[in-house]
Amino acid sequence: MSERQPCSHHSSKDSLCSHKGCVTVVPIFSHLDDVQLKEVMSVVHPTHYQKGETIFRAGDHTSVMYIVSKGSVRLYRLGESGKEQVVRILQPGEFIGENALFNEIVHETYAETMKDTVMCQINRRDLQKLLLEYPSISLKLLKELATRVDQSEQQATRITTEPVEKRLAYYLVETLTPEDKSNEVILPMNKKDLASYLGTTPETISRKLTEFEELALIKRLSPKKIKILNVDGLLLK
Amino acid sequence: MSERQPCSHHSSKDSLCSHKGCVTVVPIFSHLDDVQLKEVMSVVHPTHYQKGETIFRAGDHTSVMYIVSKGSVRLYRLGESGKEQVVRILQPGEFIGENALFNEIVHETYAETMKDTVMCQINRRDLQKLLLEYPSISLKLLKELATRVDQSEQQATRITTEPVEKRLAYYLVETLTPEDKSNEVILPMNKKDLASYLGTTPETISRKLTEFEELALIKRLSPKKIKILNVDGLLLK
DNA sequence: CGCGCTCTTGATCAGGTTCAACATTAGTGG
DNA sequence: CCACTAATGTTGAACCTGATCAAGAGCGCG
Repeated sequence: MSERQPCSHHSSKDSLCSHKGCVTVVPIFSHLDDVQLKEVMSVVHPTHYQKGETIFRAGDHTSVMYIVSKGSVRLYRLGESGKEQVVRILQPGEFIGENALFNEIVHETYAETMKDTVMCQINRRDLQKLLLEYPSISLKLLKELATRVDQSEQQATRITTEPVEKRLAYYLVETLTPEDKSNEVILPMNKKDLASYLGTTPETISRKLTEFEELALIKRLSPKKIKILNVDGLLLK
Repeated sequence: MSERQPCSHHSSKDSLCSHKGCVTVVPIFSHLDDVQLKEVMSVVHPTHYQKGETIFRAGDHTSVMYIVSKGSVRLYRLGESGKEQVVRILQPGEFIGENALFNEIVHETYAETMKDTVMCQINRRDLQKLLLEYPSISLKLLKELATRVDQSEQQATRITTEPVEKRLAYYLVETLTPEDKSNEVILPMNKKDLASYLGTTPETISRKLTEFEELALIKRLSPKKIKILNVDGLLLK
């Protein structure tokens, strides 16, 4: 385990600023007033990580919740046979570590930064105190977890009921940012991880994308950038 | 939607009894004292369902949390192509409906009783009031949801990283009730549903079980009852 | 400019699905 | 309690999606 020291928010203007940013981007705290926010900030510790660092790994027993403030984090598991499975990619505002926090168990997942990343940490005691003091935060957390259960179950359902082609097509459409009129998808991960997330292999992803391109459904602009030419056509796949 | 009327707990000794049973079997309420329990019971409505009834279906917008008091419930989804996927089987003490409750969305899952079943219902308003009044209930709920996220992610990981044989072997071992020295597994569902849950087909399940039997790892006692002869051997599969 | 690494494409192979026939079990009414 | 029917489970054989292995192309980075 790497020894990370939280960049104290008392020592520099910069980290104080990022600290406030860290807290305010988070949906679960967004409804709090200034006084409450200040209290939250007093128990939250922002920490910098470089690209590729491991935050925690299966077997760890760290009881900390991590909230991504800046950057992105790859969350993955290892199957019993050692094969890697990407569970999801965390963007700013999302959190992890809650299971170890509420259940006093060891982690079953691995978390690793994909870029230089700032994460805010809250330890078990502090969070529990916050939750008992401000029950509305619990409601936000419940909402978030309920969503995540649903998403995870949907992902499992797709993997078992739909062929790769469809899973990929749906993924592309859902990753499309709705406000962007250019219909371009920026993949948040490389093909290897995308393949793992979708429950397939990089080779198959590549082949299916080629197929889509031949059907004029998409156009590859660069490895991570894809323009969708025909949304409806993709969804019919 | 079927019109279910809650069997009022004011009208009969029997339902009052089952009502109390309903509430007390539930882990999320188990830590409350008698006064608090009474308050919970005043907003919880036990309802009887016959075998095979649909509790809710994808598209419903009922904002109610259901807690299984007696019986069992099959929770499933339909893939985009209509194929059915069993998400899990609910036993007494477990609950569903929380996503619709916290997120004001329509259900994406189907819930259907597998036997005559009693479920307790709490509506959104009452639950939120309870959670704000007794934050400790939120912590219990969070714990439960965090566990469920983990389980669902593990299930997804297994389906993508392990072959059917292993998934089935693990399932059998994990379904084994530890206190039972006879090493007998009672399957809580039929082969079709088990196949769906494990992401495969009834035919494959059947074949693999035959294989296990030929290797003297298990013995089929009846369609739903399997004796495990060699736990370690199964886990090595 | 050259060494990684990721990505793409081709050829082969296998795990698991599908379709079909048969066996068994469970449920129902006489 | 048995007979009958429907549903569930089992087994066999053909087929197919997608994985694996291998080689080459493109790209980013020092």
